Amino acid sequence: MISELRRKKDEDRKNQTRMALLDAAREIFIAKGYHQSNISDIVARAKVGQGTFYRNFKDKREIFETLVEMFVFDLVDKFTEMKIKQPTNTREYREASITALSQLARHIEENRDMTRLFMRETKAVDRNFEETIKKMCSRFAEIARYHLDNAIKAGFARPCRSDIVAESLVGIGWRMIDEWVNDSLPQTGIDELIREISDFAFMGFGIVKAREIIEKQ
Amino acid sequence: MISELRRKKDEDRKNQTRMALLDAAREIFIAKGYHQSNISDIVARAKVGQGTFYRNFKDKREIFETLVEMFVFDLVDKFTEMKIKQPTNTREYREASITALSQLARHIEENRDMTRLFMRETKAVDRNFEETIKKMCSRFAEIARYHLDNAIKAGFARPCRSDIVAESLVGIGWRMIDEWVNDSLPQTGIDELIREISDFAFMGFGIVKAREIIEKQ
Amino acid sequence: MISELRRKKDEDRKNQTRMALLDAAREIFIAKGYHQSNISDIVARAKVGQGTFYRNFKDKREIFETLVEMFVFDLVDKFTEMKIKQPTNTREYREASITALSQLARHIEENRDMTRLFMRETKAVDRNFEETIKKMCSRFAEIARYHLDNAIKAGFARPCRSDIVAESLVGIGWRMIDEWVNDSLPQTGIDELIREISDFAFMGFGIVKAREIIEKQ
Amino acid sequence: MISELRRKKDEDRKNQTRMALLDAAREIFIAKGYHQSNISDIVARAKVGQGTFYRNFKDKREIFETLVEMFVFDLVDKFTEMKIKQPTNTREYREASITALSQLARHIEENRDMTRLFMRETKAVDRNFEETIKKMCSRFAEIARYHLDNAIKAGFARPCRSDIVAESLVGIGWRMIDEWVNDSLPQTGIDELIREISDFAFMGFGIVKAREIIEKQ
DNA sequence: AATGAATGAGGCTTCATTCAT
DNA sequence: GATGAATGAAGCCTCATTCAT
Repeated sequence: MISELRRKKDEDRKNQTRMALLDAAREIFIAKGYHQSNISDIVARAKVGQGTFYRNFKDKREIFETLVEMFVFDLVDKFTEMKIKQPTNTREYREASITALSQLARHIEENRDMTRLFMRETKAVDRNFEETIKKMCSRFAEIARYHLDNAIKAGFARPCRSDIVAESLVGIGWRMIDEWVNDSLPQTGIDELIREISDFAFMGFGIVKAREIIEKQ
Repeated sequence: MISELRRKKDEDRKNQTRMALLDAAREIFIAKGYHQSNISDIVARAKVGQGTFYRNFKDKREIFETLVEMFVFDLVDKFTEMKIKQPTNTREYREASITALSQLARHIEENRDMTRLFMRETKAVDRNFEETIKKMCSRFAEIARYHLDNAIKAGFARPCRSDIVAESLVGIGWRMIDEWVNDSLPQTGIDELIREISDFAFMGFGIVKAREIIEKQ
Repeated sequence: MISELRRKKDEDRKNQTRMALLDAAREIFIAKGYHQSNISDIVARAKVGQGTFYRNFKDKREIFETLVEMFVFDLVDKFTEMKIKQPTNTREYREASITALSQLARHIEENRDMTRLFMRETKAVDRNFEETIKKMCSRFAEIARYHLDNAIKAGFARPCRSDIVAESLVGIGWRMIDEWVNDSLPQTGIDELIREISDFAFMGFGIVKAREIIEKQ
Repeated sequence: MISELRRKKDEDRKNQTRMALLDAAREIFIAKGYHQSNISDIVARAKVGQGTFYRNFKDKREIFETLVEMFVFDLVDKFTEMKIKQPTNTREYREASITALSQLARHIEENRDMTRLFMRETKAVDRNFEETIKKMCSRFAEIARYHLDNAIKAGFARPCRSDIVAESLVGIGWRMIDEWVNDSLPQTGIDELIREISDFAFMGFGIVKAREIIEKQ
């Protein structure tokens, strides 16, 4: 009984320490960047001893990986949870997209600094992180492609290389987020921004009768 | 004069050394990444002494900066030199875009590894590099926007927030290049790829009579 | 509390290490001189790792400074602690001076090598050390002047520029110590030496009826 | 004939270069101190190549040694050239001393910075320089002692350990110069200063009838 | 489990010195 | 003889990691 209780307490304490380290690490990484940060910064901010760090994480890379994984998990989670009920026409498709993007935007806004850190540095840390990001992007691209394929099949999207278009959409999203978290986006409300890129994605910038062009090909 | 001749020869020798260091550094950075590379790797590959490095560059950052500046300069150069003669209709606009992108693609293909390195690590090195990349992207966006604005004025592009659309185009470009140099692009010839994203840019993926939609708004 | 005990032990250990480093540094500096000594000599002699040095001192300068400060503190301490009870005539003044000098001499004898190092190199290390020595000498000069002024007031010392005479006394002292610790002093017992320079200080080398001279002035 | 002329010119040029290096070195040493100065500073200021330095001097130590030797030579020269014609009484002795010191003072004033450098750093450079200074001081002490012994023999100086007193005089001199070149001397005209320390040297600070004391001993 | 003192490998950088021209 | 580019040994210092308490 007692030992059970004791074990519980120990575990709680350990988890608290771990959390303190993760929080401290996030702040330090955000403030100084991954490569400029070092373990002693982190333990100092977390107010634990050097050794304690190594009881919880193998090295700097591992704690960073944990942070990245938490971040990516949340992000993908937010994106996949929005069950778009199969749209049946352009208008529904467009509205669903806008809703999804708005939710994503909210999440990013709430994690602005971490997002910035993530986009700036993760890829550069090592091959495995490159892979992590690649996978995450693929995940987004797949989702986009899935819906696009459905729309094509249902006849309200233009037949196209949905794989390429999906990647393009990811590119647009990535760029917008990058600009946004770096405050270098054209001064625009987020809603207008989303509307504008939705228009672009649905219509492009050209004035064309799409069907005609397609038929001509 | 003898001293004149001497000065010339010395300068040549110095430049050769500098070039050898730059080449070596590029190879090392490509092979190991910026942070994993160190000066002694570079001088070993360049077959010069440690001290020689410091005669030519202040530190690792500076030689990397030089490489990045050379790369960016070439890239922007390639992109701005393609004088698109003002297109007067959609077809011309589209063809001009395709030509421009093809040229850019060729350049990137020729500098595949450096491009990869550049896209993966530059931003992460420090704030100044972040700034460099930001400026380069702005440059590309400006060019895209300039042409888009012209097309809108001339009536063969849809009135839109050309700033946002231009940024989107940069995002698409960046993503495609990223995928391409990492060999993770859908297996497609480069020409088809360019055509496909041009279609996407001009028409979007929706089936819409753009003019109607605009009129409705 | 355990942590309290632990803290105490850690501190003790740290202090021991610090002392070991200080002792080692003193020996190395004495043996090789400040500029010829390097950190790795010191840590080797102290039998600690390189990093340990930097946990305790910022650099070579700082450990030297600590040694110098300890030395100067002791020296000034020794000199100021000898409460010369206000002498009321020449004989008492002379005896008090001799006592003070003898004590100082003993201290220097006990720290012969450190004194040598100190006199030879400290000033040359940097401006701040120059300042340190200047202050120390001023301190000695002030004390000498204070007693001299008292003697003048009390009528058993010749009215004179006590500031200049005090500095002269410091000069004599410094030179004697310098010669002594370098074994280049005329072979003489320390007591005779002190008596001789006291005679010189009180009477000069001339044969004069001081009072007459003063009256003539 | 011609080759003779040629050789002459070469030698002149070499000497000019050598002088340029010595001047540059003096300035650099004065500005930065011996240990902070380096060869490239010196050649840069002398406007010659790195290699040229090594054609003229073995290393930094040697050029410093040359400067020190020039300085010491001049100093000793100035001091020994003043042929004090044998004084026959206190007054003459005193006046001769004052004349000698005044000349010395003028020389030092003219080489203030070099004197400062010399007094601060020379001893610390290495054992040989310590020796050089020791010899120079002995030289001064000998001269002082020689005159003092004469005065004692002639009966107008107090019988004393002339070796110790001579060293004391050197100590006084050294200290005064040190204070002077560091601008920390009591605000006093140089002439008054010399008079004051002469008074001190001849009479001490005590009020005593020297002859009586001596007789009592 | 937590601590933080100790470690030492490894990279950076300087600068006296050489040497080809 | 003069030059200055090249050299590399030598020392500095950081920091991830270990380990005794």
